[in-house]
Amino acid sequence: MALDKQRIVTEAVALLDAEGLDGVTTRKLAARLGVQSPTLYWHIPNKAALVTAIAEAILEQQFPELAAPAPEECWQDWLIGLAERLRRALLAHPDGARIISASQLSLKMAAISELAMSTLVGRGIPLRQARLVVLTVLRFTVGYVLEEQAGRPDADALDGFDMAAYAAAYPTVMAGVTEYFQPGRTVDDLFRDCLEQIIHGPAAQSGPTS
Amino acid sequence: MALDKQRIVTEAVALLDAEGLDGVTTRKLAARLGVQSPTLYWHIPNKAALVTAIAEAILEQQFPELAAPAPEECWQDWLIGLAERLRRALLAHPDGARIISASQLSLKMAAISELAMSTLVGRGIPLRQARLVVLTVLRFTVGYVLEEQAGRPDADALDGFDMAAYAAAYPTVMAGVTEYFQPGRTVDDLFRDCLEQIIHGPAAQSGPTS
DNA sequence: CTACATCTCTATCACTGATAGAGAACTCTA
DNA sequence: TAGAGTTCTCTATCAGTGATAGAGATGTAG
Repeated sequence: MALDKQRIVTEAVALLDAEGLDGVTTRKLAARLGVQSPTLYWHIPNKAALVTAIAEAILEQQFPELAAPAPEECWQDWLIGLAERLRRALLAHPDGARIISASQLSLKMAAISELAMSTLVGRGIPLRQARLVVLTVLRFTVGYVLEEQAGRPDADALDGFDMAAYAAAYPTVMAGVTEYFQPGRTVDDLFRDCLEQIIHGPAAQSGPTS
Repeated sequence: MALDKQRIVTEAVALLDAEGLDGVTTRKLAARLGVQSPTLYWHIPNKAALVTAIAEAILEQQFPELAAPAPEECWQDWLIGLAERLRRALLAHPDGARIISASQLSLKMAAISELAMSTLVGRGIPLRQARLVVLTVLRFTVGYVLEEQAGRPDADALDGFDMAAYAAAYPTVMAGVTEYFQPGRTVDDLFRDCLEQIIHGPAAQSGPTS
């Protein structure tokens, strides 16, 4: 089978899924493709470009088409759905958020921004505010998933860690976490609640009466 | 001068400032300290721990003390100020946001969360909502600065880049950018406007009447 | 059959984080 | 002061990384 950029990127994503971003090395990738590592450099200028291509592939997978909302759908719900799909795209692969943020100049990301902003403008939102809300939502989403995917601390970092002391030092944080995750509440709900905070503002709060 | 963790971290930050995160290697750092690189491993378990320590130092520098707001200050303004200080801390060093997001288990970050949440709760905000707004603001800030600091694409990535085509493909994005940066408007204003979006909600929009 | 373009190879570079284990240097006792 | 033990730094080395130079294979057009 001929080796081309498409096949390289596809295999790179598979390698990413198997070993994470740090496992994506030119040698391992070449081995999977039945090739020697320098061969890759005929098709790809450097590793940064490979990572960018992986990012693009990940987004493409979750956003094969970009659809504007149905006329009867309010833009707020649609935008929340868009952000949730972006989050799902990032969560679908290890280090997804790291990859997106390391990639330079993603066209797909620009296309998502464009669609979101033009949709909001089309609904009568002033351009300036459309830009603010879209920028906020997208950067928040990346920041959110980045932390969500952050590797749990390794043993070395934890050897001197005292859970009880932590809980004592940060009681409100702990209380907030345990309060939130009552039975039935998931991290997906938490993300959605944050999004509603951004889009609807602090006034409208859904969820169980408390 | 004796070599200890404190001095290593201080010098690591200086090296970071000079060469960026990718320039922070054990050898270069050791050379600056007048020592051979394996010596560092007596004081530090591995490089991840070093990065975490750098993150802590960067935050400590901008948040030597954590102060609750004055009684007459409204929590919204105070929280915005807190996020702006966090952003300044990250912007103060190259790759600051990358370092924070790569660091595992930052105590200072936890302390900031704790202060913010307890402050809001003290002002009568329900615990659940305090958690949402603080989480949203902090993760947004990291995501924002991360993109802000993302290295501009290198020459390789740009060789096939057509600015005019980009502008044509993403007209609303381009219009939003040029509309926003009227004379006198800076990236700091943009960040602040996004924060107000999160904290005050879409209703209250400051800025020039448009 | 030849010449050219396309693609892959071997060999090698400079550099990275990390470990093993020898050896200084300092400190605390007897 | 002598020696033992701890604390710290050294040399030597490892496996692995992204990347390049340049030889060689492969296919294709004239």
